[in-house]
Amino acid sequence: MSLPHAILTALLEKPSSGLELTRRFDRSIGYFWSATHQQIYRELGKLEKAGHIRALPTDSPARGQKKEYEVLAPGREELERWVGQREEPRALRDPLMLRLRATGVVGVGEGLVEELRRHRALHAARLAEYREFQRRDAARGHGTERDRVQGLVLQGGIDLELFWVNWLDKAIDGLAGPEHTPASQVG
Amino acid sequence: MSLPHAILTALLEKPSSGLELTRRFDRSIGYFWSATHQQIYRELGKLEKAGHIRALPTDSPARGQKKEYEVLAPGREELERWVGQREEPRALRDPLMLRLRATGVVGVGEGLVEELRRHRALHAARLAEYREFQRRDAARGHGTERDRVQGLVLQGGIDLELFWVNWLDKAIDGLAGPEHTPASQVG
DNA sequence: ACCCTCATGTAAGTAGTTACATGATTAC
DNA sequence: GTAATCATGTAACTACTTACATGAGGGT
Repeated sequence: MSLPHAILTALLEKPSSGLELTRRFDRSIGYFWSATHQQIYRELGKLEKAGHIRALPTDSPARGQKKEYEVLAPGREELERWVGQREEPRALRDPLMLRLRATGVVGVGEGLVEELRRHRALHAARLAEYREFQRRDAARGHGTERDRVQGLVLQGGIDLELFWVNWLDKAIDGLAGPEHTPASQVG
Repeated sequence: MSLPHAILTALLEKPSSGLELTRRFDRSIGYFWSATHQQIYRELGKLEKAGHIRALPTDSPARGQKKEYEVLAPGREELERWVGQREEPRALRDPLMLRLRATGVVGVGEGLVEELRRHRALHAARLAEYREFQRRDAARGHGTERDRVQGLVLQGGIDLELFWVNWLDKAIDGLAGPEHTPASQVG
């Protein structure tokens, strides 16, 4: 049950409308908790009904008009409760590793090696993007606790993409050329 | 839509009953594609109806009796098709990183740091387990392509757990003691 | 008038989780 | 006989995805 808490966090960082949240879920927050606009609008409705957030008063009509939300005290309390609570690490579900394992029984088609290369490129691109964020953040300085925490999260994203790039290199090397030369590690 | 393909892979590796599959999803396969017995039985029903697998003939009655399944040619073809197909990397959803980010707005409670340490221990335990698998596999030797592929998957698991352990060390260090000494890296 | 973008939503379907039901076999 | 374990399943619910609907405002 993390989506409502992701939204509460986003709204505490900055009160927003549904569409603005959607855009933010396509960038920063979405890098470790993705959500579509349909999920977001539905969840905003639930959170409002539960008294965790409210729509900022406006004189414009309902449909087709921007509606901004802010977090209320009970919403903040719920978020605090959730942050400190005990929760098991989520079980992994990765289709790419599954597909690799399947080649053990159906054989390695050229299709999969191509897929591994394509994924490698996607992860490398995201890694570069994150590093650009990091460079920009470092320039702005990082005094507050909020900056430090977001820095740790960003570092997590970077380390995770590094894992993917390096492991995919090993996998491509292991599949494409069993007469292998060891892949150089990206650091 | 990966669960049916995970099951097809498992059944090709070794024909099994629902409960046997469930156990295997608690070990090897489940390390990168988890599933409960309810999901597995439901999916076995669908796969049988689709003509992708069949129950091995038996004289025992239905309920409470073991029912073994094997993969049929159409099932194998479907798996081959799926392995080579293009599929985007799945969007990440990690509650722990989300909780860390939330501390940026609600502040760092002692609860979260404890959680990070707990998760760190869980990942370290799994890492040790994987390395034990690797040691055992190395002893048995790895001649076939199937062994090599499973070795790559296992290496993926190890690298991923290494990412978690090392990043969690950074995060714990960054939160608990901003007067930090740098964490030593596990390699 | 037409199209594009901004903006909010509804509906239907798939996937995954949690709780419960029930029969068969073995150990004591 | 009764408890534990093996084994298969149903039902209800929550979460997520995909496709579509609709209205407002601006540009040409």
